[in-house]
Amino acid sequence: MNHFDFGKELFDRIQELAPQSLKLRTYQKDETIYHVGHEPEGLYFIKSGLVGLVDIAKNGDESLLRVFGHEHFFGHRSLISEEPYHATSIALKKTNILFINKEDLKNLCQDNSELLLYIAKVLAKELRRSEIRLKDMSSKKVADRIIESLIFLKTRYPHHKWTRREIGEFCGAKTETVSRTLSSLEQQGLIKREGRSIMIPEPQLLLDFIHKEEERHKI
Amino acid sequence: MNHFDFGKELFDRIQELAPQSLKLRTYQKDETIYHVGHEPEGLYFIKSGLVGLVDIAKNGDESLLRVFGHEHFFGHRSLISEEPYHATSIALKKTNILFINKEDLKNLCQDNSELLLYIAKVLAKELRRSEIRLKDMSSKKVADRIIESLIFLKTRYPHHKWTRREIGEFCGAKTETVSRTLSSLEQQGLIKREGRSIMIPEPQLLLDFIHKEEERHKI
DNA sequence: CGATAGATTGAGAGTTTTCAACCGATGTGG
DNA sequence: CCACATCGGTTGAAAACTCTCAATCTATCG
Repeated sequence: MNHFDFGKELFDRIQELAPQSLKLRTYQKDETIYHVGHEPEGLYFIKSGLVGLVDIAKNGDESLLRVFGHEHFFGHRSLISEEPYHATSIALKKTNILFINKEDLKNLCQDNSELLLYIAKVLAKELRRSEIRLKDMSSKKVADRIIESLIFLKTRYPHHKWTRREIGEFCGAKTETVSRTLSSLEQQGLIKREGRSIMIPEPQLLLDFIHKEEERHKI
Repeated sequence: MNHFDFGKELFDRIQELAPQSLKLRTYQKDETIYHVGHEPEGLYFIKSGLVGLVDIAKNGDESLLRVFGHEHFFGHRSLISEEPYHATSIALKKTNILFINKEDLKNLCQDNSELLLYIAKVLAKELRRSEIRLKDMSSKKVADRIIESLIFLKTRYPHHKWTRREIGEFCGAKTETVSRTLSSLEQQGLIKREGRSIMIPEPQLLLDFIHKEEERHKI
């Protein structure tokens, strides 16, 4: 939570080196940017908006694997590993994107080794986050996962109105479970709900609450 | 599952470029190689043996996040992201390792850009795998996760005698649940147990079984 | 051969989901 | 601007799943 996974520096540099290779694209809410299984074509940088990396399981359950916001880039994982996309990216709201072609990026990287290092760093941080979530899936109860996701999503992307569904897809919980948890948190005065939106008056209180929970569950 | 995440090519190259920077180390079974929270000191390459990347949750639950076998390297994630280790690496059996110092590796990478690309590729593949497991944690029932882990671990590391505990820690299940699932699979003739070791006579049958399960659970 | 760690099994408890019904906010077309 | 359709949210009760706890068993090793 300490620092956001960046992106700006990478695209500032690309802007500097090869501005002509950047193409502007606009996506509407719920529009698919790329599809699971397809071959990667390039790298995407978010000028404005919000993008979710989602995967739909065979049973129909959706998972929100990663979220990319203002000045983040995405599409890099499949590009580097030279595999088809393992998930689908969808605009969570109207989103403006700068796109750079795979070949153009490759050429740039060959002459500017700091670009690849930059991308590798982001990958490494994403792997860390993913594995921590993996651990949390087996060691934490839903309520705690929901609280942590809430804090994470609201802190990183405060301008998005996160739905119960999205929160659930992010932490492996059903919409109803998220709803119940939020009700309980409001009763305890830890959050405020106004219409559909959620406010966290004192994030530290919520974090303390999780830690108390963890004590309680410890052997 | 198609191809193993490599490592050999990277260390062959390092061997070629700077053999004097490689140090041989030996770890006994259950010995800690590096500790969560510590600063990374270098990169590890497995000459022989098996290493698990594990994290212990506050409630005491252990997770087996990744497994590294013959000719794999590890310790790269924290090295690239320049963060403290997010988990602990432990020898799952007696293991011989080639170690290269952080600074030596950095110098090599600066002059040989293919090394970093190689590491980045592995990171990208590991992220893919981690996110697929993340999705499976919310969409699949334990039994299916256990079967998939069994196939994965036995296919990649056939020479290790995987315990119920290790399988459980890999897929988020309790030892007893793994045991029950294995009993049921044996009754159905899908696996063979001999003493503590598990054999999969016909892996395809097991995979088909999962897919049938998934059909059954579909909406 | 005894000690110990790992494995198995059953019964009961706890957690989360499922299903169903209902509520409330938001936005659109008449 | 209202009526209404729609989407998201809430709540309860029951079902399903997985874990916990406890007892027992059995490989394996010194």
